[in-house]
Amino acid sequence: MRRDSIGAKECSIARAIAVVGDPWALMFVREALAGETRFVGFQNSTGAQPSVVSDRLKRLLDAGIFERHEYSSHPPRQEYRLTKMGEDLFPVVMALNRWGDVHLSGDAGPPLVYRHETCGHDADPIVVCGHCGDPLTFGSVTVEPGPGATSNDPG
Amino acid sequence: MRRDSIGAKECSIARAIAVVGDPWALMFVREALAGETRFVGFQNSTGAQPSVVSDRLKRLLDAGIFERHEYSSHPPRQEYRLTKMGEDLFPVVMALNRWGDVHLSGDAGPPLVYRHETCGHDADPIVVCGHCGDPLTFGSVTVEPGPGATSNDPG
DNA sequence: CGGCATCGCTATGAATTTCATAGTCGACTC
DNA sequence: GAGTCGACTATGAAATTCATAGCGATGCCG
Repeated sequence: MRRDSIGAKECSIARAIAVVGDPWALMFVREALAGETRFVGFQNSTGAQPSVVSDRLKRLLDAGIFERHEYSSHPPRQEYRLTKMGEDLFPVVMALNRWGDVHLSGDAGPPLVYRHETCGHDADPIVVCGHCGDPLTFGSVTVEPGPGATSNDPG
Repeated sequence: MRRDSIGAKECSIARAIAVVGDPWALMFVREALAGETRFVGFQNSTGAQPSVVSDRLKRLLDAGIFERHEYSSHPPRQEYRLTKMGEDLFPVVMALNRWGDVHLSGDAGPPLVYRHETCGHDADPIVVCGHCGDPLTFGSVTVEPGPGATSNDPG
């Protein structure tokens, strides 16, 4: 199977991976969540080559994660804004950040902290069950076929 | 900048992306969280070629996400188990699943549902602030330098 | 014992993707 | 009118990934 067939699997995780399971795509979403909107901005903040920036932005536009607006026609200037779909990747990025803080930071502690403006504390992002509010842990969750299941492909 | 220098950035998200920001790596973690442990199992469930399976398992072992155990010496049989570090990717995978359910499932609904055994309901994974318990949303969180910050690289 | 299957890989060359460098085009700016 | 900036495109080289094939050890079946 080729990498680009991953999204054909009957699994939301595989489908999500097919769209954002790419280092540059994730970096671009991260930058956009941090406020970046311009071509050159993505180029500078991620360090990617312009050809890579061009390609990824196209893919992310196609996927519906970014929208392009021309905010000036003289001179022609574009900005790339996250759609609702793109903004909804925020929890994914926060979960990645949390994992990196815990496992990849070393003794010095995390390089950046995220402050939850609502309560004023550090945002310690944890994933909880939407029904009971308890943290979701490996082992407390089981898998079943859902309404969108159509085949016997359990993966 | 090359893709493999992403992890050098002073940012937990970038570091996490450098380790698991790869379609196959994420798929392998997903399968492992679902209980897969064997070489051929990863090959079948993900559809990846053996050379890719070999390479990814090596990288994930190096990264400390998997551990290898020989659970039988006659015949020689290996199993690949998630470490604590690997299990801690569970929230990331659940966040991806949630995003895929919401944005990539189409009208039929999600192909798989995850049940929270503790409360018996569907696990609607949401990311909340560890301090106040309110959902973390794009816009309610700001970034500051943390204890591990050493340079003026804000990325 | 011979033949076949399974597990856990490795080898190889072709196809694809990514990288680095360079260049283009329009507009603005000094 | 020379330089610069934003937003890209072009190109060939380098690196990665893919598909196919095969290997060595073991077990199973008759």
